[in-house]
Amino acid sequence: MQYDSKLPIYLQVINAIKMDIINERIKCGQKLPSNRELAVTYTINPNTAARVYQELEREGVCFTRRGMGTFVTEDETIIKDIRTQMADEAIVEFLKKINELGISVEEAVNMIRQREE
Amino acid sequence: MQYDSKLPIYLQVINAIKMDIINERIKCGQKLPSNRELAVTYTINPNTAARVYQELEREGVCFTRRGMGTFVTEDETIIKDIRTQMADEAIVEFLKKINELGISVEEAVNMIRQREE
Amino acid sequence: MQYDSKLPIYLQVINAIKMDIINERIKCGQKLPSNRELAVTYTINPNTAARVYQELEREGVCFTRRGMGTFVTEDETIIKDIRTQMADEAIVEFLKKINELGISVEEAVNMIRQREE
Amino acid sequence: MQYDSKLPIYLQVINAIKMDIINERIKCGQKLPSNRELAVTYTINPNTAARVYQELEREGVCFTRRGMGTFVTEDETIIKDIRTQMADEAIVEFLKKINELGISVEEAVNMIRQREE
DNA sequence: GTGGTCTAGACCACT
DNA sequence: GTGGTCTAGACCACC
Repeated sequence: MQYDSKLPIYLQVINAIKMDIINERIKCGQKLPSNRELAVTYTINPNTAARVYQELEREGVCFTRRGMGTFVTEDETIIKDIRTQMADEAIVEFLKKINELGISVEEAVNMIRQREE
Repeated sequence: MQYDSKLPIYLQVINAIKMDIINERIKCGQKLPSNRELAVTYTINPNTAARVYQELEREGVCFTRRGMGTFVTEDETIIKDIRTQMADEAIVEFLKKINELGISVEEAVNMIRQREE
Repeated sequence: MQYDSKLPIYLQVINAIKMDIINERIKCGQKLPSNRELAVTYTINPNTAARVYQELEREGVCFTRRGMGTFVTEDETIIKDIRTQMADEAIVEFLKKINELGISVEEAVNMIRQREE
Repeated sequence: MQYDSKLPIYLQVINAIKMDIINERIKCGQKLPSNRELAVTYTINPNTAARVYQELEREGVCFTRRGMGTFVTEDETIIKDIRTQMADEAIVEFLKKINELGISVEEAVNMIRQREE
């Protein structure tokens, strides 16, 4: 994985895992790799891997069972919430930037459509 | 000015100045406030103000004449380029996130329109 | 290290490090001393040391991993490019001066050879 | 005239005038433009123009007669000395850089010849 | 431990 | 007065 040096690595890994969950590459209730495995697959420090799970747990995305490992939450609504929340954030941020640049929403929509053709 | 603690202050000031230029509150070739003035108006340290201008100069947004001050570039194309570049970045970033979330462009456009009503 | 007061210290340190890399006293991919170590060995302020690495990074000579340190780029071509680029600059500058002084290239070559005997 | 922002303007103007003298675009004993004229032709501040003549005078390149203006020295040996001194400086500096880069004199001479073809 | 940022205060050369 | 550089010391996030 390529890391963007501007963003903390642990946030980038968190994001990657969230995306895996949202896009169902990892299913609800499924076991996540151990700290050490995560550290290897993402070439990060074990401490950083631990922090990743810690944060994800704090957000309710996953939970840990002593001696068994870390699992994705079985509550599907949490996953959906995360998805809509991330979408919302993306839109708000985008509109803010567009507005600052003095570009109308219609113009922005046109630019988006052009990009996609 | 209110600063977002997530982003370095100098980047926020850089952005603010760019916006002033793009929206023609500051014109091409015009003199920018001195380091010390900038420091006062943005309530930052003169060193930070100096860094702001150094970065802007490196991006070609302004140039400096020894002992005379810092000026907005006289090349209008650079300003236009920066505007389109910033718009492009915003759009690309937005599409990337949307795509990661498995949201189609049409859906995204609808969501944008809803936000704005 | 003795500093030439005409040139900013940070540029002199940058140059010294580049020379260490070019002459393979420091190898590709190798870890560079930390900001604080550099500050001590070159008897400069840690801030100045940080600036040194920032500039070198901007030139692509090294990269930095958050919390881990600064490393020489692993791309050997960049190092070679820098060497040839520096040689080119030296030659162009020399020829420019020689030309301004109305000295022919052959004369200049002779003067160089005399100096070296 | 285009100024290199890295070097003080007054040094650049001094250099330009020296070159004019060396290449006999300005002859020995000839009157130089007044401070004000110099300021206009080089688009510099009159203070800077004054400094230029002050430095040139200090080096013996020119002298001033009260109320009459500034003149190039009538002593041709000074002009010749400056020329050889500048050539020497150029060569020494060049050899130093080449040496730092681990390039032999013969290689350097070849590179110079290639550049000129 | 590491780099990144920021403040404070100072000195200097240039215009 | 202007920008450029440097020191000193501090706090923070990251690994």
